[in-house]
Amino acid sequence: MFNKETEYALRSLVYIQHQNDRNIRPGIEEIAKEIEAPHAFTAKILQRLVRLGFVQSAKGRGGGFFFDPNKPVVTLHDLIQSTEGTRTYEGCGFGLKTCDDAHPCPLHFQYAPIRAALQKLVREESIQSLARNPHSHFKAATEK
Amino acid sequence: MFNKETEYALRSLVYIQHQNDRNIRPGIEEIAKEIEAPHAFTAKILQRLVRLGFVQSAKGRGGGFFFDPNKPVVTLHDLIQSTEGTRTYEGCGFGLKTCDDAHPCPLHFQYAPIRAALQKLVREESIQSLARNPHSHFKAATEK
DNA sequence: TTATAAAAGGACAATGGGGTCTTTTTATAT
DNA sequence: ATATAAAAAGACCCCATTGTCCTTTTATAA
Ligand code: FES
Ligand code: FES
Repeated sequence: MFNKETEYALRSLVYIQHQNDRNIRPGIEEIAKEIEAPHAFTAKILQRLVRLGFVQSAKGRGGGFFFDPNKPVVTLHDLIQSTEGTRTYEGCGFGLKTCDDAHPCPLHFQYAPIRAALQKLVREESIQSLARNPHSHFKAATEK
Repeated sequence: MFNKETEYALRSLVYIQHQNDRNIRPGIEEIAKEIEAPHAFTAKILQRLVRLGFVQSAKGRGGGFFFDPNKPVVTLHDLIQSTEGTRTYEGCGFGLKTCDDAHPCPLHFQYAPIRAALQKLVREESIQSLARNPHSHFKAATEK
């Protein structure tokens, strides 16, 4: 569904929150290994996310990544907006400039409800809700 | 939702079928202009689709693109498979190698039904069904 | 106060997506 | 047969994505 950067960002942040909930602040090497992502690239991505304020980091011995519990949760929409953009779940499936019930493309009436469900998903779910989802084991092997 | 190549391919083919239904075999210049796509790139894409047998072409004076009515319809899934691949609507939204109710990622139970709806859409709709959709005007302006 | 562990930063590189342009081939109208 | 109209083919280009690697900064532990 999403591009590599978004996937790595998603998995990284969920892993960080998951570990934070166990009082651990994981470092880059640990994160990259656990989420099965290239560590240098993951470092680049997290560096950006820290700059954006989505997550915090501590340098030096005993450092690592962590969330400030006083900050609002990071929704998937927030994250995706900052990486690949929301084109995937906003805008016309046919590529038209405007999407409008009054000027529908041939896909409109079938596609619009699905797109709306996607939008609801990314706006309602957050790094925190995913990290605390009791019905999941995210430490599965990751794709090629 | 889809990448440029898929969008241009989609719009081109729907336009060709639409014109064919009016006994017209449009050429590249006309197609590219109507669907608001770069004509040289559109030519490349259609060239590939002809090689793949999705659509036919006639060279020389009075030539153009057309569908063989005796061939089976081209589903969106067929088309997408031949361009960007089906990663967008198949596979795990979190990027895991396998998607499985028994080993769900944190997105699985919310994402799987939406993905299933997308799969149904691309498998049931075809260039022909879209071209003959009475509730649409695809000749709207197209995105940036 | 010095060694060490960790993140930050920056330069570089491979690949694919998204395109342009020119030449070649093929068919048709005259 | 020849001029013309059209698609096919191939060389090339730019830039975003997806990375790697090396140096620098910062914090802590001993
Ligand atoms: S106009 Fe295309 S999805 Fe609405
Ligand atoms: S395991 Fe991720 S969507 Fe099914």
